[in-house]
Parts: sequence; C-alpha cells; structure tokens
Amino acid sequence: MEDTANTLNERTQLLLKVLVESYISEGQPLGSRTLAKLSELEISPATVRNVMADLEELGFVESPHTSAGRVPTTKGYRLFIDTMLKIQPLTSDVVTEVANNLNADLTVSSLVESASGLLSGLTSMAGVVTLPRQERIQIRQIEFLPISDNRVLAILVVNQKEVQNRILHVDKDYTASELQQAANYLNELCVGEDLVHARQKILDELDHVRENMNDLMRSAVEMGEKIFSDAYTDKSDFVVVGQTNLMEYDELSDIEKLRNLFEAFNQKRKFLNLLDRCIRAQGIQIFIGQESGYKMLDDCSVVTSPYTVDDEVKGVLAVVGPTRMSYERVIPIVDITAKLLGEALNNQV
Amino acid sequence: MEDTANTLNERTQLLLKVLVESYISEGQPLGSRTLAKLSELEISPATVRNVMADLEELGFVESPHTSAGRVPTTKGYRLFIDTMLKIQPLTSDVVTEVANNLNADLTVSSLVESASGLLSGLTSMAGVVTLPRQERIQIRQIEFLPISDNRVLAILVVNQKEVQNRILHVDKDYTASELQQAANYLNELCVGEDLVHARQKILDELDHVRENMNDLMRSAVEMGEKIFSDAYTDKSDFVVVGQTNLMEYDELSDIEKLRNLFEAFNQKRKFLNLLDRCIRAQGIQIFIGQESGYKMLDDCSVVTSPYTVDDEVKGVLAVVGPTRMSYERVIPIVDITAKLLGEALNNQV
DNA sequence: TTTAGCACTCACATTAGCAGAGTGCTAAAA
DNA sequence: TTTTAGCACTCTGCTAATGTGAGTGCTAAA
Repeated sequence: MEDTANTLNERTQLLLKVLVESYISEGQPLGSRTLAKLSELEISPATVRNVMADLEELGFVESPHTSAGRVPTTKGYRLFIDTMLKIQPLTSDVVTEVANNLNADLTVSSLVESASGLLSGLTSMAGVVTLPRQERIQIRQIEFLPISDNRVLAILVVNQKEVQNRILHVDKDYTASELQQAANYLNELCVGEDLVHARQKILDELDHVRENMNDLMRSAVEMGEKIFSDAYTDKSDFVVVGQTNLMEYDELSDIEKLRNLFEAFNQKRKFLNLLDRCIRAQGIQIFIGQESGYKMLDDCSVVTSPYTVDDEVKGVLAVVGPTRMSYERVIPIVDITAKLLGEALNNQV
Repeated sequence: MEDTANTLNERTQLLLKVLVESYISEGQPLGSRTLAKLSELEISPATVRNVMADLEELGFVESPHTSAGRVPTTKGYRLFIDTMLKIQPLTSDVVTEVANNLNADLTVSSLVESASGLLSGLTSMAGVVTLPRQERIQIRQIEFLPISDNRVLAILVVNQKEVQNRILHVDKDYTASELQQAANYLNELCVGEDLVHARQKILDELDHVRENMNDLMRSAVEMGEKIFSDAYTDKSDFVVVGQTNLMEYDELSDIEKLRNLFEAFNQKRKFLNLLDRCIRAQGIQIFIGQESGYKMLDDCSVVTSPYTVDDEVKGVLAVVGPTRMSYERVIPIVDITAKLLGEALNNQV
C-alpha cells in the first residue's frame, strides 16, 4: 500500500492540510478539539482523534509527547507541499523590489550579493546564492604590467565586464614594452576563445615553440599558461546573507545546532554538495528536515532553484530556514529571484 | 584618594592578580578559602575575606550573589592588565605560522583575509581586520573597453598590484580605438599621481576644456571624472573571521546577545567607529566590557592594534572575545600579526 | 461510522526542603 | 592593629511532592 495522497480520503487530507497550515503559522502542536473547529468540518474531536491515529500510524504526524497534540513529520510536510500547497501569488511590490535590486549594470559578484540579500530580506531567513559557473568564459583581453622581483601583474578581461587579475612569477624582470608585446601576441592567439580552448591553444603553442622561437615569444606563451593553469578551476563558491535571521526561530535556538549550521555556511563544502545536487533539477526543489542528509540541516528546510542564463543553468540559489516556514510565501520569492537574477546576468556570463 | 595600584598594598595586589588569573582560566567565581590556598600566602580565608571586602568597596571585584565568591569587574581587569599582566613570549611556531600566511605575494584583500583568519585561529575567538586606508593611492594605468548600450568598462590599476574596475554610462557608443585614445590621454594626465591630485587635475581640465576641445578629449575627461568621483571615497571596511568561535563561550551563550553582536559585525557601522578610535592609538589598545561604549560588546573585550606601512598607520586589526580571555596570550598574537601584516603590505599600498 | 464519556498520561509550574558554598560579623589571639 | 576562629546567615541548585491543564486512547452506545 502506497502512503500517498491516494490512500487518504478527502477528509483526512483536509485535516492534514489544516494541521500543517496551523502549525506553520502558530508553531504549536495542534489538539483534536482545536483542529476540529479549525477544519470547519462538522465533526467531533473524537473523530479527529481517530483520524490522527491513522495519520500517525502512516507517519504523517507525530506528537512530541502523549498529551501534546500533533505536529507534522517530514513526511507530512512533504505530502503537504507536493499535493496541497497553493502558492500565493506575488504582490507586485515584491516583484519590483527584486527587479530594482537586480540591475543589469551591476557586476556579477554584486548581483549575487544582492540576490542573496533579497532572499534573506524578503523571507527573514538566510539567503544563499552560488556564483555563476564560468566554464564557458570568454577571453576578451589580456594585459601584463611589470611589478618587481621577477613578478608580473596579469589582468584578464573576460565576458564583457568581468576583470580578473593575478600575480605571476617569471624568470626575469621584463620591461613594460616587452610585456606589451607578449600581451599582444597572446591576445592575438586567445581573444574570443573560451577558457578551455584558449588553454588548449596555448599548450599547443608551447609544444611547437619550445626551442625555436625567440625568448619573448616563449615567455609570452609561458605566462599565458600560468594564467590559465589556475584560472577558474572550479572555484565554485556561494554567498550567504542573513544568517543572523535564523537566530530568531525557537526551533533553532539551540546554540550547538546554530553553531553547526553557521559553520557549515563558513566551510561551504557540505553546503556546496547539497546545492550541486539541485543544479540538475528543473525548477524549485525543497529539502525538508533530514531529507537533505546533513545533520546540521535536520531542523531546517532548504528551498532551492537553479538560475539560468540563455537556458543554460549557471548556478543555484536557496533560502534556508526552519522546517516550519511559510512555503507558500518562500517558493514564489525564490522563483522570481532566480528568474530575475538569470535575466540580469544575461549578456554578462 | 586614587583608586590605583598605589592605594593597594602588595598583598592586596597579589590577591587581585591571583583572582583575575584564576577567573580567566577557570571561569568560576573564587571563594576566600580557595583564593587563600592559590595565593600561597600563609593567610587564613577570613583574612582574604577582609581584603575582598576592601576590593569590592573599591570596585575591583564583585560577587554575582551573596554566597558565590568574587569575580573581577571591568575596573579589576583594567588594573590587572595595566599593572600586573606579564605578557607571554610568543612561541616560534606561532611566529612562523603568521609569517607564512602573510606572504607578500598575496593581494591586499587576501592578506587582510589571512590576517583575520590567523587572529581567529590562534585565539579561538573572532578576528577583525580593516582594509588598509588608500588615500595615498597611486594611479598606475587606466584603460577603457566598450561594452554596449552606452556603457564603458573602466579598468584602473593602482599601487603596483591592485586592479579596480567599474562600469560607466556614457553619452554614446564609442569604438575601441576611440576609447584607447581617451585612455592614453588620461594616462598622460594622471599616471603617477595619487587619487586626490588626479581628480584635481581632471577637474581643472574639465573647466578649461569644456567648450573648445574636440569631442573625444572632452569625453575622456568626463569619463575620468566619473571614475574618480566614487572611487575609493572612504569605502572603509573590515573582514571578520571566526564569529562562530564566540558561540563556544558560556558568557556569550545568550542567543539575544550573540545576535546583537553578529548583527554589529554585519552592519559594520558601529564597529568601524570603535576601530577608528584605535587608529590614532600607539600600539595595542584594549577595551574591556562596557569600556567600548557599545552594549553589544558589554560582555566582550576587544584587543586592537593599528598596523602601519612605512610608519604610516593604514588600518586596525582586532580580536574580539569574552571579557574573560587570556590577555597575556592574545596581546602578543595581535601584536605580531599587526607587525607582519604591515610588512607584507609594504610595497603594495 | 461517529460520538460521548472517562480514565489516563505527560509536561510544566509551584512549592518545600535540603546540602553546599561562601559570606559578614564578632570576639578572641597574636 | 592585624589576623584568625567561630558562627549565623544568605543564596544557589537540586530533588521530590503536588496540582493543573491539555490532550490522548479506548470503550460502549448512537
């Protein structure tokens, strides 16, 4: 027998729905008497109790203790979200707030920051946004400037607007004009290519050229190799805003739990794993409580959505909050933010 | 009568010292019996009680309640730190760890990040480091690249190694070569100047030139003006690492207090005020409990030190932790980190 | 199948009692 | 005058006893 909505008759479903809704808004276990009233079914508390006993047996609800009413389990939330949730339409001021803050003039990093801030601000929970994946990054311009002590500052302009720089150690001090020539040479080779191809071209060049080219050319190629060898090698990352919001919720007020959660945000690794799982998902995905598989998230739910640029998934954003969150409010917020972030990133990534 | 060390005889001072040391390491109020033993004075508990009564009257110690032994007050810590603290010498592995992590090849921002991480890691508290003041910033190179929709990407190389970029809105779409010319023109004008002078030069030029120069020149000057108008205008900031460490300490285990503290780290404003006060101080400065004047820091102490490059103060670093911290350990750590951060920043800022 | 009734359970708050730690005070000793 | 011993007192923290309110499970009747 499947434990799905099919097995539950309409009345039972309604009662579960009312229970979850009430628990989300009130945070208190719900007793049979109150639930009977709230459901507006002409039904006695005793009947409700019978239904609750069934639901408990099926694993949709549980009671914290013998005489404390019922609370939804993870499985209960899951059923609620999958079959009973009616998403609230967004008010237009939310939409305009999101739109205003995700302005196409911003740099990639400040867009990500803003999106995270919006998620956090609109939900009063924590907002998380990964930096967009950049494997299709396109090289626009390379430039070298001499520093000193055999070091060179390399500036890399990619994808219209993004600027990266790094310091290279080289075998001698080059003059500005030597570096200029080297840059010209590399630009000719790489501009317009994406990172992978550029690197390939440079490696090819390195083979050909090793012996029979003049010093400068060789140096140029070697510098190019250095630039790309560590550039963008999967430096995936995310931005969290509003961690402190989570301290407000009673469910998370255990300091040890909070610490583990915050540490997970800081160390990033575990969290990135979770987010990576969502990048393949179509649209909104929700992890309730233990569903995520990480114990620091046992009392949390995570609402995620990938965001796409030109139909290609570039990253993931998420809201993290207590299991008892208003999903009907959070989901559309995550959704619109993902869409508008994707749009704002258009032309940039 | 002055409430300084002068008023206290040697024995009283010793007892206070032992009390503070014990409280710092144990975290428990200290009773007369234990203090008598710990002090190794051949003295009875009753005598200690008399001394404690005096110290309490003078405001150096207090008891949490009638029968709970004594605890140092802010004033007690202050006297202890000012007159009784003997700084522990640094072990050489701490020094090498700091030195290794503050490598001159790193960028300014990653140096600041590392320093903050070191402070946090070595003390198990929170590390804070402000970004170095950049008012003497020197322009090395300006470059423009066209984007689209009347926008231009401006790249600014300053101080040897730092690269900044921003997007300018302009009156029309310029070609790459027009922008190249504009950049050349601006470079001629500004390279080698510091920010203030560069801006002045540009403003002068703007006046002269408004009418009787060709379009391109005028555009160049206007772009220059745009670059500098918001560049580096006091965007002071700091980096915090290890906030979560603070959740370990019982004194701060009140969730509301922690929230306020964390929020102060996030909003930065208040904290920057405090740090600004230290920038004029010579060397280490310590704020104990309420001394800082901010209520979110009432249960914390802050150990700060400015860091200097070429004898010029560029910023401040700090460790934030519970009042009951091991000052003798923290102070030298803050000190060495400040020194080595300054050295690493040499040639860069 | 639903309902009323009733015994039962559990959390939570309140109270009282008790032990332990430590103080303040007084009077005697050094 | 300073130090010490002695003693009454205070306060916390723990445990046990008790009552209350909320809510359940079960049974038997509608």
